[in-house]
Amino acid sequence: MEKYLSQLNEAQLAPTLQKDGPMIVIAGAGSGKTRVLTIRIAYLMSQGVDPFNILSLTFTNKAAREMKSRISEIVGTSEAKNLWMGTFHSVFAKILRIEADKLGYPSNFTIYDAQDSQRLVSAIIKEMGLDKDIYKTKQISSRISSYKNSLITVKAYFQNADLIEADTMAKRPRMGDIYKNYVDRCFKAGAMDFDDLLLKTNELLTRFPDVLAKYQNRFRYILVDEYQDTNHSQYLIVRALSDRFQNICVVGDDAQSIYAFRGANINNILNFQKDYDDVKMFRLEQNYRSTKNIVNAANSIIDKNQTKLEKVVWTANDEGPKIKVNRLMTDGDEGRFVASSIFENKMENQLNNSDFAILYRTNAQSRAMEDALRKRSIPYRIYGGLSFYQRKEIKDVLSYLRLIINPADEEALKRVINFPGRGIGQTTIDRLVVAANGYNRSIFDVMKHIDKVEININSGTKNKLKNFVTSIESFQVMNQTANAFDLAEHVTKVTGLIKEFKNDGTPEGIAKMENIEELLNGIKDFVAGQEELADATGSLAEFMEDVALATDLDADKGDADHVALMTIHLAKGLEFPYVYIVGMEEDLFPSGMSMNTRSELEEERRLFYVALTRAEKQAYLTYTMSRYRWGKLIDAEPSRFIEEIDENFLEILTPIDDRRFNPMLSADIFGDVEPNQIRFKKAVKRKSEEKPPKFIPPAKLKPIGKSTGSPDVNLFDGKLTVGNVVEHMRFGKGEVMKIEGVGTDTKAEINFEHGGVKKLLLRFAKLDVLG
DNA sequence: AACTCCTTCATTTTT
DNA sequence: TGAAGGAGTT
Repeated sequence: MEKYLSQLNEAQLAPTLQKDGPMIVIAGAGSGKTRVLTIRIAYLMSQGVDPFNILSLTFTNKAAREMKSRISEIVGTSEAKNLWMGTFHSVFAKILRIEADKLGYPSNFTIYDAQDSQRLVSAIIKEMGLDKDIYKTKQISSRISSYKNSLITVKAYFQNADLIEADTMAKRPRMGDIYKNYVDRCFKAGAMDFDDLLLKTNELLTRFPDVLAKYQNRFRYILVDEYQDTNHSQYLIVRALSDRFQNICVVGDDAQSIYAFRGANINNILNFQKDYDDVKMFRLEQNYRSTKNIVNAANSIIDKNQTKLEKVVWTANDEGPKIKVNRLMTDGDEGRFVASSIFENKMENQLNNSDFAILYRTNAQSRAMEDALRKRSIPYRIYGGLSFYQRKEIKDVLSYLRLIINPADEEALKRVINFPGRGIGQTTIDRLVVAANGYNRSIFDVMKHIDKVEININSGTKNKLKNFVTSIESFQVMNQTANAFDLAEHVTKVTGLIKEFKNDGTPEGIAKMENIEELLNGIKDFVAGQEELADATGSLAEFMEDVALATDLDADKGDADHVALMTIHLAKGLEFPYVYIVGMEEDLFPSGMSMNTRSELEEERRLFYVALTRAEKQAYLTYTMSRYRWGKLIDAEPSRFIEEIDENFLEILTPIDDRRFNPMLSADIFGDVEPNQIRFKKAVKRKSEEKPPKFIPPAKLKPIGKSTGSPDVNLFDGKLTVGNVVEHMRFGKGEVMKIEGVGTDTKAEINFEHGGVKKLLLRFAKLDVLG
């Protein structure tokens, strides 16, 4: 133990040795927080804390695995094995299986993934006969998700006049009914969605004091990593469980909170000290990862945010080269620049491909990068996108397996009842759903008793249904003795899934076959792994428990040397010697959809902070003059984030009049554009061509709200008054109702044609004043 | 029940 | 642009 403690600096040592009581560790980027967490857990154990009493919650499964294996190195595998370590979802799914009966759920409940939930929502909207253009599946589904994450149950919803009114105003008066149906259907199917895993845990801990006491007593020491990304539901669970012993240690960095868009609440970390008495606060401020230039540049960015905890991240590392900024003509040029820059760096410095990462704001940007890398024969790998488990063929196989465990699972059943085709059409399924709802039983139950049920289905089809039931039941019999692999292999053969893709013959079909084989191999590995454990048998149920929450079985399997391509969100927690942040343009980064409020913009800024702090030695920023988006070539302008970096840390690669990259090159042919004029020339930006400025004389169309020079100059100051008519790119025309605040914080309340009343920060709002 | 056309929709995403 | 899902056609 001494050996490990001596690896820590003073600031790291203090929280590591703080054994009892509530504590918060604000850990700057690259400050060694994982190391503190792991050594602290090992230290707790060395102080006599039973690993069985330690609960450690992480953001991803991968993080949990890595931490566990590091702790194993210190204290040994047999000890580390007893730690409760995992994501909120996986840990509480386990507990919910144990306590399921109290909530009326079977312990083998299915976990619906996002796709399952959305399909169910979509089916309910259809069954209720609602207009799908008003009740959009995605919106409804995310609304339900946010209710659940705020602990608004169906009952609570119907008691909340504000919510009901809000939905009614949004022309969706049936929202509550959809919510209710959705919850009922999930319950009937013995299914929980991702949000339920947290919501039901809260329900369990609130409704059953003895259960709460049991887990409070068990989890005497609780650690939460990435606390800045917890949502309200997770917050309440942590509070409840830590209430008795108050040995709660949360670790995070408010500057790296980037998941507010899906319910994470940055206030959880900002207010932690108010939640518990006598909170010890620690700060890890020394960065071991990056050069001075990168650390200081990142600091100068995050400085622009108002909402933050004070801390000063510093480093003893070398100064390092400046951050290189380059402007390119198009996204294609951007890709070529990045690819050749990687190539040159590799040659000059003898580097591996894996020393490089290309980070972008949106997945769509990967294509240009891929094309360029491929041309240069630089191996790369794209992270994110469709995960292995989300692929159609994999979900099909898993759906059969899910049905074996839980035949009530409606989404699984609907997926495979006619795949491979067995002559059961949509009409039949619709009738089954109606009957199931009528009898308040699962679809599978109805099919099982199809002869006793009143239903308009002809005898031929009834036989097909019976055959389907029989085959699932035969799998269930086999499940009592066979292990997961033998059963899964049997299922893929008997159902004809393998044959289906084999007969296909197309390259896609072959790829699907291979994926199924990969899944089967994965199951085989799982079974082999489980059989070594004393209390596990390698059964299908055990596998399915794992698989619902697994995402990265196919991650980093081949450790081949490649350049990493990913979104910035995915890059959180990773580090690379060389990092290229591409698409540094207004409307793209910061995203055009995240500029309406200060807090949205601040989240974008934190995202940029995360991106920059991934770099160890050298960071590149690139932006283009025009880029293809939604199939159209649109003008782009540099991101405000570039201007926000203290210029002392930047090296501008492209001189402003460099003709090779000059956007006005074609205009130059006419000989009437002087290069040095170009820098002042600002493209008039318009969303699309369908909306020509019909009524407005061109002279008035000067964009005046853009942060062209210093971002602190408020071009609106004093010029905009109540009663002005303005035009906004997205909201259309509007009238200024109110002006508040002064200087750079001036806000205007504007009543828009589209979108109603909005409060906009003038410093950022792109408004054209019409009169 | 399979096929094709058409509409829609495109931020970020782990669980 | 381009994928994916839905609706309509054979």
